[in-house]
Amino acid sequence: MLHDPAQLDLMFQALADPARRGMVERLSRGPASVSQLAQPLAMSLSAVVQHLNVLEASGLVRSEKLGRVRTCRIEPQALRAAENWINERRLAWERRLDRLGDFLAETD
Amino acid sequence: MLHDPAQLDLMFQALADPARRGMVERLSRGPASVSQLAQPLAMSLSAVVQHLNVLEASGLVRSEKLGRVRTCRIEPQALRAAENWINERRLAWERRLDRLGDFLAETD
DNA sequence: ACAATAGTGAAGTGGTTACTTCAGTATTGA
DNA sequence: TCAATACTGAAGTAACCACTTCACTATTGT
Repeated sequence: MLHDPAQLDLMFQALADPARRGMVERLSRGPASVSQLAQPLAMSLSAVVQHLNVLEASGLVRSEKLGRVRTCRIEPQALRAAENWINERRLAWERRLDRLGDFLAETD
Repeated sequence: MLHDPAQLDLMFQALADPARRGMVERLSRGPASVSQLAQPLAMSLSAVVQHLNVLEASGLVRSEKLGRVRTCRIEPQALRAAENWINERRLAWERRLDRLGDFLAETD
């Protein structure tokens, strides 16, 4: 379970943009070409490719080119890494609240 | 379960910076003052306050001032919202892979 | 009362990000 | 072979981000 800070920077940064989250959302329903990713977005294809580069640099998305079509897909392990980071902090906090509750109950 | 895109932007953006993740990490172990948050960070107090503003705007952190000390704490519901967004996309993808696996197994 | 502590707010700066347009390459179908 | 398709890459730009410094206010301990 990698917690490389630089990698987390890239992943959260990648998810911080609605266009890129839209692309991840689309890819969560199955692989897609660059043009398919671009289709619902109100921006140039060049812009979409730049967003795709951000997603690939973060490790959240992987792609491969066959002929003239680049097919993109989600990398679930990377999603899991981001998810885990948040989850661990939330659980630490909630365990702390539980202990506090126990302590207060005991001292009644 | 709110999925306000603008709120998600703010949360992921907030988590995309290592200083801010450090602050969240610290706060996951219990409430802290601004100076306590600043102590391990190699930057001015002003910079830390600016990071704190980003965290508060995102809803991930809440704070209140008593006397001259501002005490900050984590907002676990906001963490959960970010966590859920990722989780839902990852699960959608993995369910899809499972169905694909079933299909391939059937056509053997 | 005074100094130390704890934070606030504004302005400035250099680097990054999210686009654009335009010009180009490789692949494919007719 | 020719046109359409599917990208790719570079350059430019405006807006934003992560700081800095400096000047300031409010609170507290002696």
